[in-house]
Amino acid sequence: MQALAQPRRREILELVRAREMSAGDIATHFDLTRPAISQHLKVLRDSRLVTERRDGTRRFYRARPEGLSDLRKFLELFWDYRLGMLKDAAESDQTRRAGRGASPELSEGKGDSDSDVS
Amino acid sequence: MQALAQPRRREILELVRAREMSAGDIATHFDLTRPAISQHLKVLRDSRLVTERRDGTRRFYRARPEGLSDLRKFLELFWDYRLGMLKDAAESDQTRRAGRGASPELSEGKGDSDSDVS
DNA sequence: AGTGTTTGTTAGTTGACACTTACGTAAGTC
DNA sequence: GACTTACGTAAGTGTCAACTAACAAACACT
Repeated sequence: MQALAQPRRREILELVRAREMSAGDIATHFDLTRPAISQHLKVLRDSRLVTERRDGTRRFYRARPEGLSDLRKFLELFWDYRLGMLKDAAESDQTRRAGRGASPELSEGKGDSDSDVS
Repeated sequence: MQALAQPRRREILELVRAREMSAGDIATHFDLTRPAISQHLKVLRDSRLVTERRDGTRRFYRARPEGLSDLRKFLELFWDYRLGMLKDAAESDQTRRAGRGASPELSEGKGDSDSDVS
């Protein structure tokens, strides 16, 4: 998660998403020095977000999207819950059938200014 | 994205995921001072990850999962692509039908030690 | 063996950010 | 209007991380 916070690392990840690239080729796509790229690659490697393949002196990297599973689960938890909320709000707010009391801890979210689900 | 990097903010988000809470109540769940929580809430608010509802002197916050849509799209792009990769690898690696050349930039990813899609 | 190439690693500096202390502001209460 | 409550904001400090520079390691080639 922390590894994805840095935009540079996301760019690197986008770069090696489709095709695997050597560390040097990756470095040429940025205005950074090679050591900086190496450090970013180390972070991505420790976070299990890229895989390394050594071939002689070169090392090729490729994205490993399975490493994002935790984050994906986190987001889906939010997503699913929010969808349930919207359904719930539509029931109780529009038809206003009284005395259901299914979710007492929610305080009648009356004025949600924006309700775009995009 | 940057807003989710900090674990504290994720905890706050988890806290106000189901039920809306006042800033003071949120602060009591942590060992931090109230101003620190206010700053975190400001970041979450600027990132459109929470909604604010004022009621007298109190301010209630609730998670707004729609704000995570961009990140969700980003992850799904990775996910879908990786699934295609696996299918591709299964085709070219097992049956080894020669001379296809559909993706020349991929150098025969021979040894993917772990291939769990979870 | 010796040199060049490609990469990773360490030391050190700078900038960003999380936190605390102190203060300001808005709403309710007497 | 004075006081309390609830919250945000401003200023200052410490810490972590990203970057550069210099060095080291592994391989290829003559």
